[in-house]
Amino acid sequence: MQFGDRKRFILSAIVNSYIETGEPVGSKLLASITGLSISSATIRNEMSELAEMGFLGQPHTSSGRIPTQMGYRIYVDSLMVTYLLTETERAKIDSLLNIEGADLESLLERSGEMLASLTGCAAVSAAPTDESVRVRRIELVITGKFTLLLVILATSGVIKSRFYRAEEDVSSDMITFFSRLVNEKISGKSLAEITPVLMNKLAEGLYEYTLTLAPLLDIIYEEIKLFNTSEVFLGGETNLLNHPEFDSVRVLSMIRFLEKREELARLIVGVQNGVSVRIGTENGQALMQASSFIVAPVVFMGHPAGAIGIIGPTRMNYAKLISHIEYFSKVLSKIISESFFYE
Amino acid sequence: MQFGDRKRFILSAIVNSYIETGEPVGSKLLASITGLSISSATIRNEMSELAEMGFLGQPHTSSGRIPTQMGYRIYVDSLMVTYLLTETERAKIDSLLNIEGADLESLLERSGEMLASLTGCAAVSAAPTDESVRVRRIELVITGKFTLLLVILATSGVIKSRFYRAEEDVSSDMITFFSRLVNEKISGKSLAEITPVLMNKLAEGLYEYTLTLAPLLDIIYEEIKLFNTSEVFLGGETNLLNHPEFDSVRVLSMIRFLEKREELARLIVGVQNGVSVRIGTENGQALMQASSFIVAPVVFMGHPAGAIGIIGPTRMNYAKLISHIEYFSKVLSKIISESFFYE
DNA sequence: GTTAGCACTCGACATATTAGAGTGCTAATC
DNA sequence: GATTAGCACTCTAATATGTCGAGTGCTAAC
Repeated sequence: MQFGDRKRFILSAIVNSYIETGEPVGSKLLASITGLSISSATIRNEMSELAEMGFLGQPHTSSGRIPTQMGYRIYVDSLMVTYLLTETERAKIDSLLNIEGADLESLLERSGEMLASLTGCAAVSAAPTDESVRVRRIELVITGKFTLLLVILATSGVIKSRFYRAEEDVSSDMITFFSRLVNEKISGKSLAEITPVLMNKLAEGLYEYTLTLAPLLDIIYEEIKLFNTSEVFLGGETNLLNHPEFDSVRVLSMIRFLEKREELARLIVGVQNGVSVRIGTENGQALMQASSFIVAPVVFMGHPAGAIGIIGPTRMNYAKLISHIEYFSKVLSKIISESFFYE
Repeated sequence: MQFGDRKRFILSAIVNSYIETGEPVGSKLLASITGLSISSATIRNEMSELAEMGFLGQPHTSSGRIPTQMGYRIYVDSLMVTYLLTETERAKIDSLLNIEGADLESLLERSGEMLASLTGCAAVSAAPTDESVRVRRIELVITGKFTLLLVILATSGVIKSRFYRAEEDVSSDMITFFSRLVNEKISGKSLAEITPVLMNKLAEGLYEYTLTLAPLLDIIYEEIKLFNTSEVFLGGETNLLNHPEFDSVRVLSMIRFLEKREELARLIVGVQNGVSVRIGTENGQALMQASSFIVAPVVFMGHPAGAIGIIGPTRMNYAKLISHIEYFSKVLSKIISESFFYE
């Protein structure tokens, strides 16, 4: 049995029709909508062969055909025609992403929300867990007699802030001294270089002020370690309720699954260049069986700066969504490169 | 027709049973579960009177009774017995709220999430929109040759941060000068006092550095104005899917409604001392007809510091949830008072 | 290789049928 | 006068039965 042009055409037409209507596609319907002048009987024969080859399935014996996971796979890989964004669509994305003054994580989080509302799917976004991330700078801001605001900036554009409450009142001299010391030893260092040993050495350098500010060192260490645990954001989960193939029980269990950050992170991990599409069980998750996942990396001057993607039903408009996400990630990469270019 | 003790007892028993099982309550069942030795016929008579008085309704002619909105109201106001939290429950809340180093808004947001997971309802929380809020301090942190991080602290504990990218490189002298000037004129001022006129005066004082840093004044002004628009957080919306009385269409439309921040803010507005309960249409929203809303204020040294509450089906365990929220808000108020006590 | 024709399958939908829970009313009882 | 037993009545939920139509698979003819 060979996979000739006609089979490709028919399979492609079936997937297109099913994506559009959600109804299983029958041979008669197909004969009428395709330009091909072949009878429904011939199409039936072809369909039955496509089914045998594993590209089509049937919800029940006497219903039309729907694509299997394999069917979608071959469709995405070699059958569908690339969708070109219209000028309006590009403009829409440009305007959605017009977010100023945010740090990397907020930017990714809000982009995720935008992407979700744009696509009607759930969206995920993640900040990078990159070994090459370094601490850019540590700042301390006096906010009260006893309270400080600690701000740690990473070269990736991620920024962490935390309040700290000291036991005694803190003077600006103390802060200047502490700040200089800490930045001398830590700024520019990669996460791997910032070890407990280093922090201990720092503590020794504190002699005079040790009592009051020493706990800050622990907090700084903790926060820096957090740069390494990738932040993953989930947004627009409830959009999934709009897709008829997901009932509320299924949506709820999917959401509960996706809310586990580690699971979500595992999904995103290993995203390579360009847009990647994972269909159904390709995600390695029984729960995601009826869902597909489209992700694209966000790059920042050649380095990965995160990823952004969507989760929707396997019956999604792949061509359109892939183009959207591709452009989305491109714009986002550009914005990040412009905003977080420091030197 | 009078509202004697027996009627009160029966109504209360019906509400309790319905809250527990979700099934309409019939006279026989009621006769068997209440300790009262009265027959189902008597109960039927009482129920029919309670129905006439507007406290009970029937899904259909020959089914058991369920409480009406009025029924719930009187139950909450005078029938139910106050629930006392167990030691374990208190400890659970204490540990959930053990969040350190967060600013007020993050704290409220995360508390909302905790409350949602604790109660299985959707949770809302809001930072205060209080006319008495003042700007505590404005800090500028150099994060790169061209980039600054702007941090504005309010007396309420709210903190806003934003990146700023200058046209030319910024020196630390410039920042010191700018920072001193801005803080001299703005710190300690209330939002009402920070007018465009004031900002213009500030801009004049900038003479030397105007070109590079002038746009920052606009940004500062914008951000300060944001202190006045109350931030409202919504969390655990998807918990609503777990309640059988909400189908996914209804949940979706409720979520869409709640996602409109203004609508959500309107719900919370006017929360007074103590826990308040709004049942069904008391919320003034047709969409919330089948939902109840329990809110409690969060106070910070006598001033309102926000509010926190839940949204769930009208058929909720009022006694238990009210106690939980009451304690939750108490603990939260304490934490906030401790963390944001400055002077 | 393609096509018309036809029997067959199966879900979707509509229409009975039944069982059971619960009410409302009446008349007897305390 | 309040309470109760008894009973006819109502309505839902569950189950069974019937019908329609879309779609298939197969065969025989082109």
